Amino acid sequence: MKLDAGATPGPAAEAAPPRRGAPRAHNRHAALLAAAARVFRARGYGLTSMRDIAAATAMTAGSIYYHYPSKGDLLLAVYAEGVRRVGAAFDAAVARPGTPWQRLERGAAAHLAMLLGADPQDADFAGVFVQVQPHDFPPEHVDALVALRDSYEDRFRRLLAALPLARGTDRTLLRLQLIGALNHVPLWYRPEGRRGPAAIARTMTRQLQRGVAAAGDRT
Amino acid sequence: MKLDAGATPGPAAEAAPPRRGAPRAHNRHAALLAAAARVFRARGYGLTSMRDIAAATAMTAGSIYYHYPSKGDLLLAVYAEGVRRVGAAFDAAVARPGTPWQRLERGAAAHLAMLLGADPQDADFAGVFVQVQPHDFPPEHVDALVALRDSYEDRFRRLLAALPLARGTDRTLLRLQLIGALNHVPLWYRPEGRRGPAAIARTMTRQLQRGVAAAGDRT
Amino acid sequence: MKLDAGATPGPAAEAAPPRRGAPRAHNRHAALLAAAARVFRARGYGLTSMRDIAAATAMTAGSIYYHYPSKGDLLLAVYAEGVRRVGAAFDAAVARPGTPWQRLERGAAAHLAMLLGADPQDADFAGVFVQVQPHDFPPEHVDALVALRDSYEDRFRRLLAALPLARGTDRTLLRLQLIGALNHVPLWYRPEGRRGPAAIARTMTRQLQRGVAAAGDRT
Amino acid sequence: MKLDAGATPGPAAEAAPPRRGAPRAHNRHAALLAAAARVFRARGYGLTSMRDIAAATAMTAGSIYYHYPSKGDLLLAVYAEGVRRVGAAFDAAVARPGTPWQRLERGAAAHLAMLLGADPQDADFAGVFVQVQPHDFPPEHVDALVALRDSYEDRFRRLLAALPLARGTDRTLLRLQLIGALNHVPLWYRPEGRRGPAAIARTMTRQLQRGVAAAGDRT
DNA sequence: GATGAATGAGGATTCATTCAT
DNA sequence: AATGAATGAATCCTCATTCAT
Repeated sequence: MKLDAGATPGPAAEAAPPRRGAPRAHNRHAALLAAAARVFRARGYGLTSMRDIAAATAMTAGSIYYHYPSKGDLLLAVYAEGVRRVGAAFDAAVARPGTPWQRLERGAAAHLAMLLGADPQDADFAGVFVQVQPHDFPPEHVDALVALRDSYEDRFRRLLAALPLARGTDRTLLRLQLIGALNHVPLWYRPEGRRGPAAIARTMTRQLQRGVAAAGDRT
Repeated sequence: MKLDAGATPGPAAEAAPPRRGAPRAHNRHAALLAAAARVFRARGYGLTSMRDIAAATAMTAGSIYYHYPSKGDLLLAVYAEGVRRVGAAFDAAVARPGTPWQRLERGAAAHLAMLLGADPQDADFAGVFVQVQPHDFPPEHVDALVALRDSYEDRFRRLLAALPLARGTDRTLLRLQLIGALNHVPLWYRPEGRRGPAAIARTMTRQLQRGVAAAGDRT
Repeated sequence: MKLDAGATPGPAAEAAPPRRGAPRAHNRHAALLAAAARVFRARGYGLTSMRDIAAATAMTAGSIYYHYPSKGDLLLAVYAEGVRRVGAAFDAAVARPGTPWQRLERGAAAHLAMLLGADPQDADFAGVFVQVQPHDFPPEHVDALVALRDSYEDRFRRLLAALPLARGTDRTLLRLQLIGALNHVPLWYRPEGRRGPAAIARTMTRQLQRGVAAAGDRT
Repeated sequence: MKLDAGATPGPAAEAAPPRRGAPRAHNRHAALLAAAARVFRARGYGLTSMRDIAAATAMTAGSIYYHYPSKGDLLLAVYAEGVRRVGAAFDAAVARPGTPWQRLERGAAAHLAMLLGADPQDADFAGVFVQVQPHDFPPEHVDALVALRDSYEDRFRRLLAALPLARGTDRTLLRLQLIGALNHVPLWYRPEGRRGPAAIARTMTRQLQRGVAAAGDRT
């Protein structure tokens, strides 16, 4: 179920334990980002202190400022990496040919796989991206963060544009309905549950596609 | 724990300006609760300081503690009042006879009407109830808050139990999909938009009911 | 072992439950003083809040100010009542004829009996008098409180003046040594212990009187 | 919990002004502890605010928390250092050979010398140790503080065990009588007075040893 | 006599941030 | 690159006190 999106090259990918002795430098940077993602997701942005993050990387709070000029910038970086990862996973899933509905279902599955999936680091970055609400956006980065979020949701917009829909269907509303339902999943999802991310995504898209009314029911 | 904060006459009663000189005292209490709701919704629980709330009632921060023993208790009271109000609106909407799907649609409409509706105070209380996430729950009140949330969502559970559904439909998932989509609305809703709360609720439930696929589409 | 000092007439003596229905007024005053004594002794002056005291009399914090203009004045009143009670007990014990050493022993016993004795109210007032240290004296009452304390300790001074002592004995030091030892008792006294207040007082004075060296010991 | 605060070179070392530019950092820690001792003794634990302490070290209140996690921990550290210093002085005084009574007298003298002696820093630490009463102990540290106090008083217990005493003498009571009298001294001691710490200690122990009754007096 | 409500100063503590080393 | 130490503003909360009723 785990998408290999995390294998894509990038700063965070290098957070794996250092192999050779020499150039560890970049790892610290990546490890810091990953730690921030982890703690932000676990405690929420507002309740996370720089010391919390520092503790999660065996660093000192002051040291973080060598890498990022402020807590808000750290959030921005984590958020951006979240969008990058989830976006890449989404793109990969949607790239393979299929009907528009099939591709939407695969996109939704990729989205959920990142949020709930086996790779904890992906889940951290995705979780921050999905759970940190505009409330908490630091004022100086609201625009950037909103733009990032929009850039991701555009993928849904484009995919929905291709959907063959009954006349009069509000595609915008449909998109927001789907995204709302998907991003709500981490709030109730239990890994031991009957359905995994893919099954949830499939059910949700199909429910929207075919409706759930009983065959003959016309109430 | 002051869960009975909602025992005051009713939503409109608190908003009314004090008439006679005698019992103004109780109004302060209600005004405080309303101010807390307003600020909690606007800034989020974590970022709201007691001084913010105090300023919103023309009180001093210390005075709040005469009415509520802690910030967490204040949240609990606001949250409870939110559940009470939204719950009452939901119940009223659902009480009138109709098919299960009609009643669900009316319930969803009532839910959205509270969140986005004309009465700003309702929107404040409902907004806190819907937007404050478990992350921010003060530890000593997690249980109470979760119980409150569950008590509200049970209404959906009961309504969905009555729905005539295709065999194999996962009612739990359907409920969560609907709630997720509904609670997401305040994040994108614009009052100037084409559709109001009722229209959004109708579209969302109908989309789930009949599906949105084009008539002849069989992909 | 309980001295009947508490039976002496005075404001605090009326703190007993109201018998007849009519004039309860003074009782509240006395009950307030007793409650203050109780809480001051239990928590210490500094850590006691006006609300604590109020709660102990089923009063409101604000109401206390009808009786006493400030927390410091309350302390002063309690302290004075403590001195009055312990002083009266001391005087009564010392009044009966006997050798100077016998009278000193009886005085010390009375002192301890008040501090540790059966009457909890006496113990409260005496405890405040003995345990509240100059540190905590509210600036505006230092003088009064010190004077009260001195007025009590004068009794010891007078009694010691009558003692037949070896030439060169420092009576001041002897007094302070005895008082220090006596006032230290509440810090370690356990009611279940082998010796009661009277036995402790007797041992302490006799130890000072005869010395405790073994008979033939001349080291 | 920083009980090892006393691991710094020794009493005199902290008081010395910083010489070279290099390791001044550790001095701040010691200076903070000393300042806390000073203020705690002067104002009492309860009435001392973190700002008071900060002002006494030319630090800000917040900075203290870099060194100690709470006011209570600061008290604990000061108290422990007090016990360490007085304990060391006591041990040194008692170590030299002599009769049990001589050693007790020297111990008592050392005790008083620390409390009243020339070194103001010793007097601060010792004063806190001796004057802060269980009332004020922060709940989370009561056990530790009581254990510290007991560990010191054990020295008296051991010394008293060696005393040749008349049959039936209560050694426990004797110990408490002596400690009570000694710890009471700071409350009345005036440096200008006739007797210094050593003389007071000598008189007090001798008075207990030989008794103070006039030679022929047999009342 | 007593209370409910409010105040404002001050308390301990947290935290993003800075900076010399 | 990183750290230890420090800062100062802000946070939640407490409390003696006031006062209209």
